[in-house]
Amino acid sequence: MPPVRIRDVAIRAGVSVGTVSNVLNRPKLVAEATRERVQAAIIELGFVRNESARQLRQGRSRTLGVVLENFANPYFTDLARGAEAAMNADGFNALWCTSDGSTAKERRCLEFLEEQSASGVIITPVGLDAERIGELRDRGLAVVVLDRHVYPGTCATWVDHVTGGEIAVTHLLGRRHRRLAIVTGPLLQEPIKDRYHGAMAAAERACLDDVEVTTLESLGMTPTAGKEAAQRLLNLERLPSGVFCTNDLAAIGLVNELLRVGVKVPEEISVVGYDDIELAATSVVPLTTVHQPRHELGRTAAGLAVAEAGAAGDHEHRKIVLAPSLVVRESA
Amino acid sequence: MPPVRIRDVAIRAGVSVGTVSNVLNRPKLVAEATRERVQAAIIELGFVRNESARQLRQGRSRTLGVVLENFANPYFTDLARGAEAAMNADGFNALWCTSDGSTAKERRCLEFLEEQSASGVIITPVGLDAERIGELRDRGLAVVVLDRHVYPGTCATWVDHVTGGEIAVTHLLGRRHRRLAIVTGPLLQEPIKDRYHGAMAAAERACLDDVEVTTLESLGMTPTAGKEAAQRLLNLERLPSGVFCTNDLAAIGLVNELLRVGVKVPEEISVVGYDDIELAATSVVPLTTVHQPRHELGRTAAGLAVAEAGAAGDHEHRKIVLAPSLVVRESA
DNA sequence: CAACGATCGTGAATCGTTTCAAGCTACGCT
DNA sequence: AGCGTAGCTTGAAACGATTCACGATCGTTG
Repeated sequence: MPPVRIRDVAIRAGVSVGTVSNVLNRPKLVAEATRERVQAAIIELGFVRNESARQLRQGRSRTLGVVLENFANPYFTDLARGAEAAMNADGFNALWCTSDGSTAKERRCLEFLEEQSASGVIITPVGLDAERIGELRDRGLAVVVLDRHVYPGTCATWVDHVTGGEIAVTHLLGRRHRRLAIVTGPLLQEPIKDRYHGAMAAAERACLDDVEVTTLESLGMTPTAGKEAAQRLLNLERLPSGVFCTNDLAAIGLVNELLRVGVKVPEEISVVGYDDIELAATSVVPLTTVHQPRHELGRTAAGLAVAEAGAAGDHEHRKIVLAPSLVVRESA
Repeated sequence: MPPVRIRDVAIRAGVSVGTVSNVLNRPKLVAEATRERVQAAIIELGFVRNESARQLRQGRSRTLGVVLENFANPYFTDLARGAEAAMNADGFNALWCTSDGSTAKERRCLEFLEEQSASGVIITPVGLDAERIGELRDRGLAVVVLDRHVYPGTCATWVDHVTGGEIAVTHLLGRRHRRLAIVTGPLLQEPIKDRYHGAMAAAERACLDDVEVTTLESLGMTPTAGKEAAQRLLNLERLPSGVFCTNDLAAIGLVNELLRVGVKVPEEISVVGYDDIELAATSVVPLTTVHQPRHELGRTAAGLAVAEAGAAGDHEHRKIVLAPSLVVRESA
């Protein structure tokens, strides 16, 4: 069965190809009777637009690429939903790509999106420099940077992680904790670095001379990494009384390991996480954590991308910063 | 800056368009000197293929759609990685779509994939009937059904969940548990139903007259659902001694809630989960669970899709069943 | 030296849609 | 009747890559 083309629909409805195309794209131009006849033919024949041809003619697609490090982080899900809903509302479709934190794979993703003539790309950059961003823009791709803020002259949206870190440590200090540990993920990542700096800033700003901070940098942001961090904590000369862990999955792994060896949370150690993933609410000791507006982040990014993609040269780049908030549960 | 087309490359390299296309697609036909000249021009000008034009001419794309219920289940990640790696190895790219368990959204995804002239689709069907599958195939899409086995005449791959359920309950019985509870997710879903039936079959087959099984059907497969299930268990007249929970996230929520109210796991209740997600290994009481070969499942599905997409009419549909296995940790 | 292959390269036709200038009707107005 | 206009419809020219029948060139061989 050969595919149904616009021409087949036109013949069936007794009109010209141009008219069918108008029904599809500018229905107002077509008389009601004709429009109905064409629509009937479309349904009858099961016509489906050939996007390749459409894109070729129009020069670009109604498609936005989203390049993220990976799909594993629960962080991703809400973000995806928010972004997709916003895009669909504006008639765009999402192409999901993962860079796996690899510069090479990131490059391949972007090339793929260029080949597909995507209208834009929302990206959490790994090895992307300003020059390449300019190149992408020259080729007609709107670029929105997600959760990073070091790219000038580019639309971007991120959560204010410095404040997030401050909130967490301020909460611990407010609960009279003085011996603190900060368990971070890889400090190379901007959001992690910001959370860390925010946390340190809060500790210093408190002007309490008896505050003591230990920093543990772990390599991953997984429960396993948290478990290892717990073991390192237990090996310290004196156990800290309050821990800020820059990531919920790790915080959960950490709390679980502490409980396993018999250290009571929050009685002996209080723990504050970061992200507010679903699991945080349902872990053995429900986790006090810093909430990120993930859904909104996705929606905002999509909005920026759509705006830039639709703009005609006169586009002004915008940065939108979202605020984190503390969710107090039982762990601290 | 206007986009660079094949023609620009041709002019720069002093050859015809046809030759550039040959360099791109059948490099063997081109003399080495010419080929190098063309390749230099491609790099120099930063040429990127326009896939729309290519697809239009070729009639189909090197693209495979994957339609899943959602990205939230940790199950998804490994599967995605396995599938993507296998596709890329064969020169295909993945288009990720989510149906959110909604028939309408599933329909939209499939329409999107048709419009993109995808070569095939790997799908965990929600409201898809055999007729629509036939229609998709008529339109040149290879169809591979994932994790469902009720579609005749279609390539499919799934994990043998009946055996999975049996393994779990057999393990509990082997540890002398006689008062069992089975906590399932929504029984409408085929894999859940299979796990349940496998579990019941194992209980009956044991021919032990003192075995007693309580079934709790919960609506979700989340930690929250598990927490609720725990509360229902605690309300029973007599607490079961062994629980099989058909999903790890729920099992974790369940264990956490039990621990929270002071019920010891595994001393007072043993729990077996299903999925073997990363969290299972790092929860407070590391979870004994049934492992699914997710990565392999993705790889297999992609392999089937590639095979069918590449076949010229003489394709024979295949079903590939993968085996689950028990991972014994501490919870049972 | 002519004929013949083998090896490369060429350029026009093609894919299915959108777009737009131009044509056609019917109707209202003077 | 003549003219203008608004409302619809038409048909052909793009978009950029691939494909394929056909030339061109060169070396080899009888």
